[in-house]
Amino acid sequence: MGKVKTKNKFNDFLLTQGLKSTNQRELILEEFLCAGSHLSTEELYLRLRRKNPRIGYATVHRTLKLFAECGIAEQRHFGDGQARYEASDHDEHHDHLICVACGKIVEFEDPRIEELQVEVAGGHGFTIERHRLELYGCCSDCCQG
Amino acid sequence: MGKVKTKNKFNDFLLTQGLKSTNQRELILEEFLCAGSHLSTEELYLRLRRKNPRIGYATVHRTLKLFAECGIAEQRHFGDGQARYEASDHDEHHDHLICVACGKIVEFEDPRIEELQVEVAGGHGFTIERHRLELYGCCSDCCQG
DNA sequence: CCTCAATTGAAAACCGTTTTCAACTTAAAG
DNA sequence: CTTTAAGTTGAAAACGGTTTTCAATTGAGG
Ligand SMILES: [Mn+2]
Ligand SMILES: [Mn+2]
Ligand SMILES: [Zn+2]
Ligand SMILES: [Zn+2]
Repeated sequence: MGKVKTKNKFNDFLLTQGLKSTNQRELILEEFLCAGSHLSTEELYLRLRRKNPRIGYATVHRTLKLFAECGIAEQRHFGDGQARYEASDHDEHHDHLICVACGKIVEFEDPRIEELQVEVAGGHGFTIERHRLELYGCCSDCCQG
Repeated sequence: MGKVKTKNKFNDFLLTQGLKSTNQRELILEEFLCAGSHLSTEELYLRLRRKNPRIGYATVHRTLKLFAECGIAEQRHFGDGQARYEASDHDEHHDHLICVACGKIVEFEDPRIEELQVEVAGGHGFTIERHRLELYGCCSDCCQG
């Protein structure tokens, strides 16, 4: 989804929910879409502070939750104790490879794994609602290779 | 691994690390092995309190970390914000199915998924060190079926 | 026993997250 | 334009699970 389309989706969301369009929300969305993916609230907050020192952490936090509620962002947890957010650019789901040495995050999608998950879950009488697959290891930049 | 063998492994660990065998550590290990799996620190603490009200939360916390360090327990995070521990009964790895309705946790292992993970990681130049796969959904007791 | 390092439990500190609340904006009404 | 009501903001406090602190206690070796 393009930047403009995302902004429109958020504005529509605000309208239908009886929420207001504010300068902060616009600034936060703009920075969220420009900055790298998988940023923590703190990281995004610090980036915003550089350009606009009057913005508050609580507002960044609340706005990111709005993004998630609206469907333009997704919250992630990679085990370092803090929530991270990424834009729901594409409608397709993906999983993550995380380098334990440099922190690099690579996204991937494998239909074969997805299918096996459904099969395994079904075998235990479960209907999958969502899943989390994270592969932690060493990337080629960090380990011999 | 049997209960006796686990206790021996822990005692060996204490010896080689210059740590002491204490009444609390024995009580906590016994309860940890008897009680159900995937318990949080708080849950184990509350169970221990019933039998021995003089035990402290901090000691349970520290002892569970010792168990993990020793290799007889593993820490898990299922997204409810608290750490859970399970005995490393078998040497073989397993993943989890979690019912979002009743909280039931089912363990599974699928070599085909494991293999595909290695393949996918390799394709991105990664060497997997560990992974986390959790399937969240509805179990047969909770959903129509 | 004695000694000394390890352990314990209560309480405080920690840390990311979430809420509170008075001041301020926004958007719609007058 | 005002005015008004409702939503928003940011600083600070509260929260909740985890971890540390520290004085008192305990365990193992001498
Ligand atoms: Mn991603
Ligand atoms: Mn398990
Ligand atoms: Zn790396
Ligand atoms: Zn269930």
